[in-house]
Amino acid sequence: MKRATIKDIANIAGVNISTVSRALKDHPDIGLELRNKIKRLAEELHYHPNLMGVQLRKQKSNLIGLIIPEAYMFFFPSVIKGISDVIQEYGYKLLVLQSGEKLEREIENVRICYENGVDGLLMTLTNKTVNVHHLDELREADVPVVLLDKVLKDSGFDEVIIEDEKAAQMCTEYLIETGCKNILGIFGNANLMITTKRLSGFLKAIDAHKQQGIVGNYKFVEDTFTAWNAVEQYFEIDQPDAIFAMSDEIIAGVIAALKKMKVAIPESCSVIGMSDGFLPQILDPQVTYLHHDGYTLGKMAANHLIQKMNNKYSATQHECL
Amino acid sequence: MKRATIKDIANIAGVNISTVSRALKDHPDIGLELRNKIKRLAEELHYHPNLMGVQLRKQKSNLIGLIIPEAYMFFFPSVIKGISDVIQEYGYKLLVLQSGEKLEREIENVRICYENGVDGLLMTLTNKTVNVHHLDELREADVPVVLLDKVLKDSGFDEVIIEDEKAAQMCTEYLIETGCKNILGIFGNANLMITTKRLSGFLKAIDAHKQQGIVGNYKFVEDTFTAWNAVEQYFEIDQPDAIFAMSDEIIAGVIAALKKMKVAIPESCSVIGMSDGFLPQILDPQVTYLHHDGYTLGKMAANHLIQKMNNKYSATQHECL
DNA sequence: AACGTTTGCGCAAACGTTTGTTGTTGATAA
DNA sequence: TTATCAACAACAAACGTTTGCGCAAACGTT
Repeated sequence: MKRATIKDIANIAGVNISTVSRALKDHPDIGLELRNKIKRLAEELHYHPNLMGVQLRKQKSNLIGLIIPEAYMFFFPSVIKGISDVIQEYGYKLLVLQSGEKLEREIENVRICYENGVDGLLMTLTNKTVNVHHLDELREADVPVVLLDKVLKDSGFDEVIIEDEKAAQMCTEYLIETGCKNILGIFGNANLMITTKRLSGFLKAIDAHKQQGIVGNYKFVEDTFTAWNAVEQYFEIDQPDAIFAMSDEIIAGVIAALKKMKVAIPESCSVIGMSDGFLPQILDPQVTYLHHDGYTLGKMAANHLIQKMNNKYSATQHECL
Repeated sequence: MKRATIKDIANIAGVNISTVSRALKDHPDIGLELRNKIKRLAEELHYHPNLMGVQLRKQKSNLIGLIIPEAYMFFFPSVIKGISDVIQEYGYKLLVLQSGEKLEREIENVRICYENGVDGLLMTLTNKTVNVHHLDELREADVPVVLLDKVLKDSGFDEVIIEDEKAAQMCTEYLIETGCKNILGIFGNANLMITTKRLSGFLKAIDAHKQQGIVGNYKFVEDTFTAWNAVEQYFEIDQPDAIFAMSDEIIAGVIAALKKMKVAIPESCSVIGMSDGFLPQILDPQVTYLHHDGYTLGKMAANHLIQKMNNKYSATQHECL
């Protein structure tokens, strides 16, 4: 059966479509009696407004685009949940597009968002993204954009990020304070700001305690399994008494490697990481972590975006967690 | 600056909008020269079709709804990726709605999908869902629906599921073969088919070996943390030598509980689970699992849905993994 | 009785497309 | 010459809404 429209209701009720439209939104122009009659009728016919029509007329999609590299990592699911919780509150819907760490697909996804008339865009850049020209059209069309977590220098867009450098520094200093001397840092892709910042924090802490004989080495890896391998290989040539892991994925790899090599945590080797929180808890109670809360990040980003949408022309801002 | 429309192009080129529309799609009715001129003009103006208009006219949204309980669990991110990969191939976009295991929100989400005119719907029911009346309107509107993973009996909708019963049975038998006598099964919400089936497989295996003195008990839990509690509590009254965990979330809770109680795996207590694969590997190499591949499930479901959308009126089907 | 205001509803345009039909050319064939 | 037929482009309707405006009847005020 075909879906009922305002026109159907109007025909049956013997009134004009505009009357139906107003009645359904409780517009006072329509008499109470007729209003109720129309509402009852709509109910009977299982009428629901066709959003395509509404959107076109109102020039508003109530859609928020979310473009991310991959959703299956530890961090993003909770980010999605944070975003989702906030925007559903405001009546927005989430269009999720994955770029699979491919720049071409990121560009394509931006185009899709544009064509779909998203009212706002949340985006985490891929590893490969080195500029944001593909966002020019959105910028011209005054569509608010907020960049998430991983960002480029001087992108000119609003950004919501974690205070990465400080956090990494704190983690590392914690290790040092608890007596660790030989610290191995495991980091992600070296091209990303997030990696640069966390590495910088790590090195700051190491440097600050150099005269106490603290040694710090580090490695770059791609994911859980390369982290795993990196740790195993490293232990063949050196035996650090502490490991700093930059992210959940890396924590997972580090723990797995240590377990396999039967290295006791934290007796033989302490582990600290920056994490979304869930993983370390169930992985091993002995792993310390700095909470890096994707859920809150998602909420903050969404709130920031919505604020921007309601109040365009606000200046570029940076929020930190 | 306002976004360019077909009308703008038509005005500048001095032709009718229909001509522009056809030219941009390489319709042979439009002369080659004019066609190119229009295309060049569109390029210059950064023209992109406004999908709200297109959708309204074509009565097609190219949107596929995905309604899930929560995205932050272990299983769903890979399911989302599987779906995403398939449907982007076909030019569809994913509208992701989370129900947070709340029935009311599930109903609300279904309504949102309906109003947005999704061309198809993929859905995993919440714990609390006991019937699918909220899908009636979609059914009447001939919108294809495919239920994912967790499903109800006799829902009347297509379903893509794992061969749950057999898988659970295999897991349990594996425990028995390796010498376990006192097996504790931890299961999710008892209302769901998935739970029923897996429990049934579990019990089949236990029953088949009753005369060998195999004992099987089981508990229902809601999530990782209730699983954790359930295991701890159970150990106060009984000490099983094996645990069967129905899902990744439950595996996580079980492992966490055993670790906290310092029960050695698998020396004091074996653990087997049905899993997406990633978690057990990094959690503890000693946990055996039956691979339950969310990525493939997502791909299958998406393919099935798209096939259904292209070819309506096909009969209800059930796909298994 | 004349006037102004309110109440209640219809009319029509607009949002940006697509697409079936019609109309205007110029060339070709009879 | 006239009829035929392409080739090309314009016209207009349609998709489902919302919303500014107009209009009539009813009411209240002098």
